[in-house]
Amino acid sequence: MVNQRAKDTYLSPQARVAGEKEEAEEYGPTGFGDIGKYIVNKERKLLNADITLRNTAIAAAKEQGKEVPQLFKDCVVYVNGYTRPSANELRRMIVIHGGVYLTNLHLSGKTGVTHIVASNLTKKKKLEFQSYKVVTPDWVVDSVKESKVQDWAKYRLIVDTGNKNVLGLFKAKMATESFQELLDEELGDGGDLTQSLPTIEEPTKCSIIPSSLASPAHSMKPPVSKEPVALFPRPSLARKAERAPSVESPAPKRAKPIPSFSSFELSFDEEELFNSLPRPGAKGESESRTMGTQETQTQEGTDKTEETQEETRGQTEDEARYETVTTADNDVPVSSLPFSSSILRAVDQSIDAVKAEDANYDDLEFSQSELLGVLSQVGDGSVLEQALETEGEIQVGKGEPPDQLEDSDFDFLDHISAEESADESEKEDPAVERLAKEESSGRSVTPPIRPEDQLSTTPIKRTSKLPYAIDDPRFISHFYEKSRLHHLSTWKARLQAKFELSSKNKQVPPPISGGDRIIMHLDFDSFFVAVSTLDRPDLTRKPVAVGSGGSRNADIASCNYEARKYGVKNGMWMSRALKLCPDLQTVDYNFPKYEEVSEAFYTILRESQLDYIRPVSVDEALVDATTLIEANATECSLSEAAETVAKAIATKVRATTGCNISVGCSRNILLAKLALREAKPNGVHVMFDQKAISQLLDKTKISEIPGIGRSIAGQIREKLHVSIAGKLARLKDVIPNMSALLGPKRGPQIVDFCLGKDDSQVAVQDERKSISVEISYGVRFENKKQFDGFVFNMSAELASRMEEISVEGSQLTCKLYVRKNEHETPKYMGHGQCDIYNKSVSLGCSVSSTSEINLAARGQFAAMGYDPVLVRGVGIQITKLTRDKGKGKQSMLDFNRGRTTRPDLCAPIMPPAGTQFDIPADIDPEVLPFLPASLRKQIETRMGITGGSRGALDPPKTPTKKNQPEMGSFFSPSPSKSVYATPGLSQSSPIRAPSISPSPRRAKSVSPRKRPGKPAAKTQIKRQKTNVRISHLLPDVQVCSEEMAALQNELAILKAALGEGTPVELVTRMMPLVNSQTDMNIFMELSSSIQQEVIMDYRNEIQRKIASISRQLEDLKEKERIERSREGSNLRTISLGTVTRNRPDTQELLSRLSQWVKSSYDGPHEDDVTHMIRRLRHYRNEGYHEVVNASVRWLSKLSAKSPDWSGVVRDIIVGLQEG
DNA sequence: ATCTCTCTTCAG
DNA sequence: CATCGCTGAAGAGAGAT
Ligand SMILES: Nc1ccn([C@H]2C[C@H](O)[C@@H](COP(=O)(O)OP(=O)(O)OP(=O)(O)O)O2)c(=O)n1
Repeated sequence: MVNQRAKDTYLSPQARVAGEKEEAEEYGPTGFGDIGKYIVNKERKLLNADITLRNTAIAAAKEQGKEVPQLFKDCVVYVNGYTRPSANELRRMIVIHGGVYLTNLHLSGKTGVTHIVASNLTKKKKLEFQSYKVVTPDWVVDSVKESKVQDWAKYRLIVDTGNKNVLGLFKAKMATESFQELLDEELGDGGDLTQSLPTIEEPTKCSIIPSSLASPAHSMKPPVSKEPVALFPRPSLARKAERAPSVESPAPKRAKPIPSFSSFELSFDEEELFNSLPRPGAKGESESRTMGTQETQTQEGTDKTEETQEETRGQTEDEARYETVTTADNDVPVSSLPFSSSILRAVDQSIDAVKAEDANYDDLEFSQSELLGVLSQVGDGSVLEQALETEGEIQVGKGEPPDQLEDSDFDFLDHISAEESADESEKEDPAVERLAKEESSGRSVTPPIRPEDQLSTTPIKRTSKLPYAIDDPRFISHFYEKSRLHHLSTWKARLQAKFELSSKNKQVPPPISGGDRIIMHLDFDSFFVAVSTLDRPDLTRKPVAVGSGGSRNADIASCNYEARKYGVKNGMWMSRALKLCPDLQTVDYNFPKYEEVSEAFYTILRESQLDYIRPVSVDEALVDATTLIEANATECSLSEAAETVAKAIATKVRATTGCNISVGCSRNILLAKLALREAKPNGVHVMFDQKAISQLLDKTKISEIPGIGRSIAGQIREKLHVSIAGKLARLKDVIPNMSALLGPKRGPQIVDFCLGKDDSQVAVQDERKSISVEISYGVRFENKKQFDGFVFNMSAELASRMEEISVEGSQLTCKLYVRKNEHETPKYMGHGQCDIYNKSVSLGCSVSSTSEINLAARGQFAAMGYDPVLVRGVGIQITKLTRDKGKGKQSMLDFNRGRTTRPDLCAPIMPPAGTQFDIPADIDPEVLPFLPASLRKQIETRMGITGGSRGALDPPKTPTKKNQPEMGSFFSPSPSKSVYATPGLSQSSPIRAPSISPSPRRAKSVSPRKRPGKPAAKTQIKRQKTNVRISHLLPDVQVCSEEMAALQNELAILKAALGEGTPVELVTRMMPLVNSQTDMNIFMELSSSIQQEVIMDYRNEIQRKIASISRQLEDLKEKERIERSREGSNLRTISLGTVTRNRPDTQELLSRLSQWVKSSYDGPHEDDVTHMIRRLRHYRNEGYHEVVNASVRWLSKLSAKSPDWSGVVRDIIVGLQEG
């Protein structure tokens, strides 16, 4: 603490106000020296340019008898991130008015900086900049406008560091205690409080709450108020207990103390600060920005009534907050509230406005002509001022059409009035009706007790306006159905899984050395528009965009090239686009059709004899066409052949789909992508020539290099002062340590890219590493209950997706979008400006079920401790994935493993659908995630309670085996042969009758694919160590067929469960299928309408599963098709240059056998043995007996050394005999 | 040195 | 009516081992 104070003093502005400029110049070179002369020179040049600019401006002004006030002559300013006005505009203003503009904070050493300008900072940056004067761009703009340097404190950006959870805790108290009690407590022990901080670390604090205390008391005793309660309401006792020790030891326990704003402020703004004190003394200090806030407010001159009202509240809160800030202990500053002022509102608005206007962010070039333009304007000061004024207006959001602002404010008002008349209006809406029902006990007409309360509740949009309540499972499906980004992501993931085909990649790794491959990048021209207008010939040649209903604030997903002429871009808001192009026509999404077209596209690719295909997106693929193009180049040049091939594919796609694609072709992926840019629209661009490549790179902006977006391009411009790829490439030798500047991997990679070098391969090797769900649209919670319900539904969604691809995972990350300011975005139900928080936990074992995920997620979210009312988005991600079945596509699953790693937590903890009613939990679910080590134990304890039915499942063989007579063809030889002989005849797989379904719980989709015990007792762990699988070497279709049969079986069971019956029958039948456990006694107690709801939820869940399984089946069929074509191409590839097309290459085969044995030192995967048997049978049936014999002999020789392989050869021989 | 965790960025 | 702002990969950087 002492050190920190010392540092503050050292850094305090007064210490350096005099002559910072010199200081900066003095320190500058020292800093620059580290990174090479180039940068030093560049920096110097820029500094000189600045000085020249200033002098010119002054001279020009003088000529007209005017003067440019040197407002910033004592300022060294650094602009961070994206601002409005842009960094360049700010730079001009600062420089012309006497300031020093720093291009690089790091290099010049932060000590030289007097001000940092930013519109928005990430949490990390906030921390980093905490002891500097961080102001909004308005500070510069207003200073210039007023011809007087404005007080920075009024423009301070960092005011609250995201203490939303504090609010949450506070509100929790509000929910359980009377205002008077609360007030007493606040005022009563305020004096005990010592210095504290606004928060960043607050979230974790919640985790130290003893779980017994943390357990939400209100779940039993509903809050008296219907006002939102915290995720983790904290009984006052707990807080008092925690606070007590701090009376003794006031020192913060934080490892790294951070200066509070208040102390910082006191050191240089005392006067102003004290002027604004509502009352003297340690507790009464109000922050000076309150004043500034009001000034700004007046300046804005908008929305007087509402904002003033809110402002008043804000002031009160600031006051309250200040109390705790100056005098707080290290406990949560209870009365802290998020900063509320029109400054922040303005920033918020301006950022939304920027987003609306600036969906695409072109490089901000430091253009000489622009500079000159301004210079000439500066001559006439008024021109400059006018310009600035306009900018200023845009900043506070007036640049937007007035109706937008009105709209958002109207919503705000609407909320208030709706609140009053809530009762009758809610009745009309079924969703609300249900809500009302749920909450009837916990709700009273209690109005907000204290103004603060209103603040956080103000702009809640009532969920009644959406078709489904937030905690209704249909909310999620409805959203995903309409979300383009969800569709894009899902399509991509599916395509990648389909083409992942690790078998092929490992079999024939493409030559890595670049230069000898030929890569094509194919992409539909404005895909969504093209497809959506297929049946709209009237729209050809007109500017068209696809967006949701053409609504004002809808995103444009795609616009055609006609529209792009007007500057319309993908991702832009409709309103902005319409301003640019009033004639813009809008069409709706047509997701099914996109899928269709995409399928046709990929079918063509698959039939095109390409070496590798990497799906980039639904409408975009990278292909390695080396073989094909080389084969076509016998009578022409390679590039002519490439063009022919590309055009052939393009023509075929056009003929099949009616849509245009463009193709870029070059020697690596990067260049193919760049060529594609050249090719668009509707063209082919082949680029083999080195000269052409260099030329292209010399005109390619760095921000156009794939993987380099706004941020990194900005860093490069800031640090290296280049924005052209070719130029950066030439800096390679001048600046040796790109790694230090741009990151250990990025640095070299960017340089390579700028040189046109790229060694990456087209083939997709990696299995996915994570799976997640996330929604940040329409997310509004009124209380914790809704939040929990939503989290449960999200968990279910995630579990279902995991099930679909058969993965489990052992790490879980929760993500929250938390509203930043009180201003809501004009985008309907949008999340607006948010802070994003992640928290992850290692679970200690793999999980995949809804209940497991929900349990862990709830724990994490609880630990994050935010007020549900402020939450604008929720995400759950699972990482550290393990494949459920062997290596992803194998059907094999050790039965035991299924039980030990996936204890089915079951539902007693959970309400069936998370919404209707609470079944009392018998353990505190929040405790578990904090105790990963004991997780399993707890779970097993629980299993004891519910384990009756489970016990029956334990014997791995009898019940399951009966149901899966075909499983384990390795052991029962007959069926496999036929399947192999007619691979992929999915219809031939028998559909088993649902009547012989195994025990209900096992009817979960994963289970039927599990296989009963096996003779060789390989443990699951051991098997995982077997890192090279023969399936990678020898593709097989058999497994898919088994899987398919299992899926079809399951489908039948699910469909059967949907039949008619009494409620009790229905629930009994469906319950096990939806992985839920409702106590039938409880169920029968429920009113029939609630019973119906439960049944509805179950039905929905089952329908969802049916859909999911149907899709899996489709995928499997598809995958089989691909596998088969691959198999064919493998044979062809292998035999190339060796023997004949059909005859296996013995040498090759034997070497693979060696590889197999060597890599699987602890024994083969039994699937692989099966594959091998099938393969050898195949060879034998084809008449290549000697190959078979050689293989078996070779194998037996190889396996002689390895005990784990001892039985394998015998098994193979037996298998061969049986076949 | 290497791993883990969190945060950030990018793409379509 | 608004509107449907997802998702997975990769990297940086800090801290633990
Ligand atoms: N911000 C974005 C970007 C893209 N897409 C969707 C719509 C696009 O049609 C599709 C493909 O994106 P592309 O980047 O390939 O852009 P287009 O296909 O629209 O145009 P083009 O490829 O011709 O540049 O993805 C989207 O919904 N939102």
